[in-house]
Amino acid sequence: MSTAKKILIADDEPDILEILSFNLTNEGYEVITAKNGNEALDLAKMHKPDLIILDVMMPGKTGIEVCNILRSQPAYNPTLIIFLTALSDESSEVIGLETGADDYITKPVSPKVLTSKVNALFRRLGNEETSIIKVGDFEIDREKYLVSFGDTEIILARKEFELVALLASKPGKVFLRNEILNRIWGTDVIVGDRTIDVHIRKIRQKLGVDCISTVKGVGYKFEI
Amino acid sequence: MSTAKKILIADDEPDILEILSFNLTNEGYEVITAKNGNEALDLAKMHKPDLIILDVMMPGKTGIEVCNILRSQPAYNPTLIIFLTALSDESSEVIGLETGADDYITKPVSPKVLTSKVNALFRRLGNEETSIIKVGDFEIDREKYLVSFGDTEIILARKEFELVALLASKPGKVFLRNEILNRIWGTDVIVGDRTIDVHIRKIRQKLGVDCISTVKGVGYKFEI
DNA sequence: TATTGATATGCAAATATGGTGCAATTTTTT
DNA sequence: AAAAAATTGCACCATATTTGCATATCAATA
Repeated sequence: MSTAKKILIADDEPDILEILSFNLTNEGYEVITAKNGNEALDLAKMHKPDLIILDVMMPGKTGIEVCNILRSQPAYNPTLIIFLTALSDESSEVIGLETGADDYITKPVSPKVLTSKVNALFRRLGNEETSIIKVGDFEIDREKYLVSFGDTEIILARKEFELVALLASKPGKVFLRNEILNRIWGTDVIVGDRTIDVHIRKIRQKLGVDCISTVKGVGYKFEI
Repeated sequence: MSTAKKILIADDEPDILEILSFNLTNEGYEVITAKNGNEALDLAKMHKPDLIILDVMMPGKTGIEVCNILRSQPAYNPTLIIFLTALSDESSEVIGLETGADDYITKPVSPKVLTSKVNALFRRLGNEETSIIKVGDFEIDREKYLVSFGDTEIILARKEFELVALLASKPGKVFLRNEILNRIWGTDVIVGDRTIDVHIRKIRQKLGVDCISTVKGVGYKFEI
């Protein structure tokens, strides 16, 4: 194994922090804890954790706010985020599209569910690090910056490639325009609303096959 | 469906064993019973159950001891553990969770609580369905922005989708018109009162099946 | 049964949204 | 430095979505 994965946990209840921390440490992870949203942001910046577990309800900044801030900085693009949510919120928007989180866990937290989800996420990440995404006849190689469809290789510009790679990383998932902007352009750069469309158009042209579908009023998704 | 989940129950009171066993078998689980801690350990070794329900107070080895023993063996890492405890005492709960149990149930056992906790644990352990709402034959996938009924996929516009997702998030619950307005349109946008009706109509048209019922003078609810 | 308040429906208008071609700008390559 | 490629922006268009309105229907109740 390489060096242990770092996990940052943010929750205002010390008990929760302790239990989660205990269990994850036991699993061999390196755990850092934060008592509120702002502290979480600071510690994230300092430690660059691989995974951040955010309580949704926290004084100061909520987990959702923290997530939005992080997700708007491309530096945290590879960082995994899990929400901790009270059972009563389970059906709420938290789980919906807006978040950009990778998973959520409902309180009260079961150690088994926790570790299994954490492990599963890292497992998935591990697969991604092989850097080749395969969807149907498509093959997207992140390292070589190469997209191929069947035998033919397709040459994409950088932004185009990143866009395809993002969409294809979760085939079927709808990526909100906002999410796309944040994750590819970041918040410091301001680009017009049409920019995404134009890139999408170029990609569609180059790929030839229609595999990116528009969900009007929502975003785009990659599917075959 | 895949093969039924195996559940091992350990309790020294035959009545409890029978009640739990009856209810869980009814739910479609395969149930094994043990009369004490040592027997539980043996049977666990033999059957490799997916979930073990342990009474805390047992002659010989207590549930906590059994849990500790199991948790110290990596082979039982993926096994879920639930405690049965007579005391609704805080400290024992904490002990339970820190021991590595995934939930606890207080006696006297309500079959409903039991089955719902068991189901919830198995459900939450699965990773795929985090954002999928299932009601009868309906499946609503927030992430993929997709509603399907049986095999047929139904394409909904944004507001339509959000409306269905909201209603279906708590089947049977009546959502007040006000509540719907707030949660889907927000408080800043003002739309006429008929707007909701019209959307509901569209949804009914598209879904084909009548699963949204009107509660006159109150609101709407989703049910099958 | 008539009344009334509330919801459904068909039609149409208003609006938002994404696609498209073209051009300007920036970045990279030669 | 020049050329090429990539990125971004703009204006216009087509269309899907959302909303409103007038009228029909319905359910409850007096």
